[in-house]
Amino acid sequence: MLKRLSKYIKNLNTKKKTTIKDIARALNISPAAVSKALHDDSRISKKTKDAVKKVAKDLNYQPNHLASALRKGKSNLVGVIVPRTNSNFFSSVIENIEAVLNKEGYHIIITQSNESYKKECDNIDTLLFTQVDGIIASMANETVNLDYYEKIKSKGIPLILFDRGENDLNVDYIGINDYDSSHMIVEHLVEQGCKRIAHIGGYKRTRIFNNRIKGYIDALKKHNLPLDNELLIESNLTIEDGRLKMAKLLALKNRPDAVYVAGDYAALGALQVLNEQHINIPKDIALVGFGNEPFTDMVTPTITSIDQHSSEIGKQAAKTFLAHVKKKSTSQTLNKIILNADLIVRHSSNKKDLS
Amino acid sequence: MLKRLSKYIKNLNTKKKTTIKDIARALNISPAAVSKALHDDSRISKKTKDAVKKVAKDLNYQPNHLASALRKGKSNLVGVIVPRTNSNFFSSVIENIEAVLNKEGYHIIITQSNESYKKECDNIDTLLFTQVDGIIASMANETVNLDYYEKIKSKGIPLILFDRGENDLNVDYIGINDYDSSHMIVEHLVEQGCKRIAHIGGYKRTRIFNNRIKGYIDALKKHNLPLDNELLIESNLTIEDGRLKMAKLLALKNRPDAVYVAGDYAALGALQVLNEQHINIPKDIALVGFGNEPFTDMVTPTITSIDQHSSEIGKQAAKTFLAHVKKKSTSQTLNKIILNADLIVRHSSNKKDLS
DNA sequence: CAATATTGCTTAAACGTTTAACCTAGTTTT
DNA sequence: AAAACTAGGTTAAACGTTTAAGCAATATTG
Repeated sequence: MLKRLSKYIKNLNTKKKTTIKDIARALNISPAAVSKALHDDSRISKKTKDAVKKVAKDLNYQPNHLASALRKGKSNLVGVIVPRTNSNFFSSVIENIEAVLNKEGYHIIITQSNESYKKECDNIDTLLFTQVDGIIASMANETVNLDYYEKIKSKGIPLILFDRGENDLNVDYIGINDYDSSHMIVEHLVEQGCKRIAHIGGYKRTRIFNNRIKGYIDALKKHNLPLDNELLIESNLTIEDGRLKMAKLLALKNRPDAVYVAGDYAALGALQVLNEQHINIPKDIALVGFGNEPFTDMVTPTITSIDQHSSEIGKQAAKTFLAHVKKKSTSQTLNKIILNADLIVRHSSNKKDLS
Repeated sequence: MLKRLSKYIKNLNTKKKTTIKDIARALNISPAAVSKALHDDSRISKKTKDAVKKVAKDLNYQPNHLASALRKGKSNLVGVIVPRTNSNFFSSVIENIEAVLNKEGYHIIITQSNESYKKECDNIDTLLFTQVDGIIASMANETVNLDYYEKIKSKGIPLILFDRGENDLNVDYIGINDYDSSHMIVEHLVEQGCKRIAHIGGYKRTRIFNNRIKGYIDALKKHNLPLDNELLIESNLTIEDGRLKMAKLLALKNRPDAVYVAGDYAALGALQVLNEQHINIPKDIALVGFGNEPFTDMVTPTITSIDQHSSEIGKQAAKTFLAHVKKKSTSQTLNKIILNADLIVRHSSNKKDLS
């Protein structure tokens, strides 16, 4: 008696949520029938289904995701890890991942590493804790130790990397052809008549940046241009560092006549320094960035850059994940998708069209 | 017999996750004791606790969050909704929310509305679906209908708004004093000798932007400056629109001698146009932004702006949420935290120090 | 018309934790 | 030495769904 009373009182102030049982009780059928009706199971009559759906709406029923996730052993949640969300590339990728996954009933949880290895590990723990069904990630600059990613793999959770990936990890990957893109940039600059082409690159240890460096070097060789070590600089590719590294190049006795920067933010920093020092772009020094961030088209002069097809990368990453969960069979062949990037020529490197 | 076999086979290929039961079996104690040991319950001996923790580590036990969330009726997840993550203000707020909440065992789920009302509603549904324990949000520009936010409230889930809030919704709010900040900006410009101060503002219907507009108008009045309708423009505050609206101001027969832009991105657009037209900043036209985005200190000239204490806003938002869940009593007094913002004077408006 | 299929459910167990309630053996208190 | 605690657990139910298995009634087939 006391028990009933306390339960009654409890029901008074906690706005009790409607469950499948409430619907069952209202219609005098079993909870199982309700569950099946809501999932359009073929073994339930249309009549019952309609009745269930009506009552569900009337009682403002919201399925308890935790319960179904627990029972089904899957959360329908996918974790996304990016270095930062405040770049257009990453937010565009995320947007497209979300769009594709939402259609299939999945939702995403976004986390950012801020380029920090420790933060990235924390993020992985958070996501595993939340029981995500898969993780789509782009690695932090700092990350060299792959133990945490191995941890994901060892849990049997699909792991898909994009942009910043790692060859040693045997996982699905979606990115662009960095080597070819670099090649394309250098050839474009050569066409413009540039002879001393500098490269402000990313960290060599990160594969994509290393590939860009290799592409740069090989393209120089191909065109019999000297490979001057002064002209190849490693950077963290922030605006600040772009400024610093550009200043360093300008301090050389023998200045370059073109600078290819491996990231748009750093390219923006470089542009600012060039403008401040009233160096004519592209006549004195041509400038090329990488990433096709929206601002490359808004600054003066507009910056030539590489479009990485961020939306396509996002879509493919999501689809790769979906392919994984569909054929849940153990042996899935690895999916390495390498997209061809586009060179978007703008004023900062276009000497011919001086409009 | 067959059942046991099939179960055995299942265990072979699905890397069965360790549960509390496995630990219990290993130590020959009850699952309940294990659960209590892991939570440092006082009724469990130190000896048992140590043993449990050791086995847990050895078996690589990871608690099943879904199960505990279901049982406890709380997910320890907090949803965060922002217009975009790709601005420093929002990503900094998020970072600080996360830092504070993580310490208390909460994790966050970030979603972005892209300034779209529909997307925002979807986000709210996603978060409710995920059974978050609370929602911390900054509203999209488009949002005027508050039904969805009422929906959150009606579920009894704590809702905390920051920056972009709404007075009509009776919920906790953390933001800066927009009115005073505007006042401060105008007074600063007046001190610099400006007489025709224009304002590229945000949408009037959004409270914070409306307050900035009011502050601007009242400050003009206070200093007996004419309020010219040509000089007060509504904008969506993107870079692009900043360029457009600045061009519009420059097209006036009677140009302003100062422009106060209610957002840094739009201020950047304005700056670009001014630079392109070789208008001297601040001599001919002084420029002030709002938000203290990092780039304001990196462009030429550097842009005077208002620092919104993003990290403090994030921390306070998280703390407000925590206060809610701690005293889960029904009647919690509303928490409206209004921080005083700082004016960061830089070259774009500093006529005196022409260093 | 007996045998078989199909329809439309119901029953009960399971997912992994948590927790109220209970129990037992040892320790204090009176 | 009986009464009352205390320490250190155990038992069993509960959270809300899903789903395999079962079953009765009706429909279909040869």
